[in-house]
Amino acid sequence: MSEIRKPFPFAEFEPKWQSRWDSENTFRTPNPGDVGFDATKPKYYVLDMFPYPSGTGLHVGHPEGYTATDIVGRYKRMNGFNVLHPMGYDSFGLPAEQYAIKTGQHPAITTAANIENFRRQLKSLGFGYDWSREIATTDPEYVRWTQWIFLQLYSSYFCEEMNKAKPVSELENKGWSRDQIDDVRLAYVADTPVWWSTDLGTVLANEEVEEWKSKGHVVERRPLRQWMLRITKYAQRLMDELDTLDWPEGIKLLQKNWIGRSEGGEVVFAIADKSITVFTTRPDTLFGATYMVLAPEHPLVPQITTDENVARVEAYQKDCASKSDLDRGDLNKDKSGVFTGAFATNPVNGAQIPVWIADYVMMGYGTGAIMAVPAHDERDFEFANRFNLPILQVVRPLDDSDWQGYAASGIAVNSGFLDGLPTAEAKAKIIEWLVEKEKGVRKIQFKLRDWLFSRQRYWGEPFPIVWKDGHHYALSNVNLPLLAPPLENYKPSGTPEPILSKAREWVELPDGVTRETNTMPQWAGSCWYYLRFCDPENKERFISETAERYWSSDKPGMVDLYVGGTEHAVLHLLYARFWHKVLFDLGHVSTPEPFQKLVNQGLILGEDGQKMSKSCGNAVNPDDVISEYGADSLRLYEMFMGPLEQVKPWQMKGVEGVSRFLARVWRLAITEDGKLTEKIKAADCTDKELLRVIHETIKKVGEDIEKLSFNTAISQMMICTNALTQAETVPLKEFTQFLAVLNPFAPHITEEIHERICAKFDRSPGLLSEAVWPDYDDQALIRTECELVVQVNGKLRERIWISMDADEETAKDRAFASEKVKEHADGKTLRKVIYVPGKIINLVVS
RNA sequence: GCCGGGGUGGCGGAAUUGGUAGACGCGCUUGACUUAGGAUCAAGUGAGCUCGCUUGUGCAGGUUCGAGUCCUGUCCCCGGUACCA
Repeated sequence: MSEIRKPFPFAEFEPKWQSRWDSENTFRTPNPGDVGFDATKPKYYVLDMFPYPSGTGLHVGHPEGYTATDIVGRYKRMNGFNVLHPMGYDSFGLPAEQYAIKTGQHPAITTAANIENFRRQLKSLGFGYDWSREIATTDPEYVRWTQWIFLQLYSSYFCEEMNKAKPVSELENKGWSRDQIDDVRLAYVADTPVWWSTDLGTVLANEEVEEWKSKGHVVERRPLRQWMLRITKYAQRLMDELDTLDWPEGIKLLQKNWIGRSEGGEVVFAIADKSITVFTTRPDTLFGATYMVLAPEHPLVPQITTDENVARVEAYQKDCASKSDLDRGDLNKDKSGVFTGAFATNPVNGAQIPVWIADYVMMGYGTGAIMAVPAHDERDFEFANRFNLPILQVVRPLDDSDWQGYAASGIAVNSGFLDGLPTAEAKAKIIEWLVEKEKGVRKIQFKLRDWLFSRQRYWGEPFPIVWKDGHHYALSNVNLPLLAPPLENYKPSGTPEPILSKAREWVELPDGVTRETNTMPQWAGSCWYYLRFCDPENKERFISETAERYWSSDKPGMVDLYVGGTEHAVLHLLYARFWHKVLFDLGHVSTPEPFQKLVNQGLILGEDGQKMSKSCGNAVNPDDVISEYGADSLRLYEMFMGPLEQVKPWQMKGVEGVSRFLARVWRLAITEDGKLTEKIKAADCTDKELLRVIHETIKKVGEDIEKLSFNTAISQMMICTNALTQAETVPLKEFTQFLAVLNPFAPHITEEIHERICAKFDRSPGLLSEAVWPDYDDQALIRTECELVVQVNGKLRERIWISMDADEETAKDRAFASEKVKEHADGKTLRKVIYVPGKIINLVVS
């Protein structure tokens, strides 16, 4: 391969600066009590979503967010902040284990190798991380505290009165029994229908199901005994406290929808000697309930089904179970169902209404049963029409809409004592009535389910739990971390029996005590890593109180800026908030939220506008870009592509563009044979226009970084470079300021030029990365003259140079002096003059 | 269907208390330097034509001296989500 001449020798100086930052600990961040800690500095915590160290290494999406936070971190440092900007690895989890199975190597080995590769790649990008804080979720010392936090959940319950978690020891003191306490722990064991995947060999959380299905794995419903986390107790707080966060509205909404709060009521219907409760958001339509539907798997179904209907009901149930989620595709929306033969009594009017089962009612939501009001619910309406069930109007629309299937608010009709009431009032009144008659209650229903927390896999944190005589017990802290035993074969066995159960010696302890063999999901580690970064070496606590307080905000969220992809909207970001709130309730952290400001970087597409993937052949490897154009070019390009949050396609030509820009900056200072150009002069700058551009650049770049508007900041620096290129001389002082402004974006080249300049001009060669962000001079920004646009009747006719402080009269006279203006205005009457000094004068004539 | 985001040159994108549309970069054109140019420097580059004007920010209206920006209606694209009672 022929040697390509590089426009500037990045291959030489980039590694040089990287190792210098390393050896000098340039980006080490002191904690309170550390050498070099300065209590007068404000803190700033800027965090990336740490990567899962895959076998394929970084893709270009990683450097996008990482460069953005690096720029902000470096900028804040230069502005006098004590910046915490750490990096680590989310190294447990199913993909790591699958990769290990594929390569035939133990996941510990592949994970270590992958981490090493990620670290090399991250360092080659010149990120200013405090590498002394690097953590991996698989580190035994990290596992210790992940397990410790789990035990915090295990030994807590949710106190409804105080709306917060409290230690279960309080209940013990009150004399609660062992079983009673086990029923309220935030971490508990339950038999529930769960999502099980045979080929993955584990169960999955609701939130994860779609992702794995889309990768082609088969996931099915199955009742299993599992560890759950009682996140539902936090539903309301998780919802309400979103409002205190500076997050994209879209993400907040996604979480709100996932939590899915519905206000309504529960109504009890009698069926013969049994009763069944339904949840409804429209208790005001109770008079219109003409039938009832149970989920096919509802436990009451066998008890109420009449003999002559048993065969059909059972057939339907079977049908539903078999097609439960494979065939129940998106298109299959046709209503189906069968009559059970049973009748329920409508508590409000005693009406006998038929009880059906149908798969449009889900066992997993509400009570698994509904009262059907076909007149005012689209689904019930469709079902009633399909099976010729009565449709009774009980709401009069406010407009002239058809009442049939009208689901919005209106006025109650055909509803006895509710008649004439608007929906809101009718709801309140009927609930009052139901409560009085003990036939129902007001109820707030959430869509959010408790978090299925156990996995049957090998590559995860074991539960710090042992069993004896059917009871679970927490390991004491001295026994942490509890690490998984070495296993020869950790391939999925096809049964829900956890892999760890194969390690008999590890599982079976003396006196009939056995270990819990489930492991935690990958989310466990990522739920609290931002806390560990604050105090990663601590042996005594998961984070010291001093460090925790120091790195917390006076705002609700601890981390000042959190940047990452949108794919974690309802997974990691919800789970981490939940754990944080538990730790907050228990007094372990001092803020109610983990992440104050959240920004989602947009996906980078391939050059063809498609999602990057190996199979499409449109993937870009950062290593290749770095070896061809250098890390600074890659960083700069990713920031120049467009707004951080936007989806945008990769263009190799664009990398060349920013590389050319950096080459221009290089040539301002360095000649072809590596010497300093003669153009740089130490004398004061006399070129006012050049000064103005430079100070405008200092101002705009600073403002743009604060706004995370990196593309426009780079654009301004390009303008500045063009001005410097065209200038007679390059003023040393201002050029150094310019290098400081460019430094957070392109740290290597700016350090290199800076060092060479310092050598030539006998200046102290401190690191540019440790420079102070330059101040701009307001005076230098002032323009005395400007170009004024002259419009006649709103159309641009002329531009004139005029003093900034010219008054309207002067501007008007100057405008009318123009031939072009005369041409359009002569012979007409001037009706109005609109003058915006410095911008525009519009002459309205007719 | 619902929710969210977005439609601006050949391309990525600038510009919103309403005030020069297309900054900056890519690509393209021309010129200079050169043995050479996939380097560099300089100039140009929305479209149309009668070369000074007309037109131009998805589409159709409206408000205004003036609209990419505000209002009404409408179409399209992307992302999320889907029988949640």
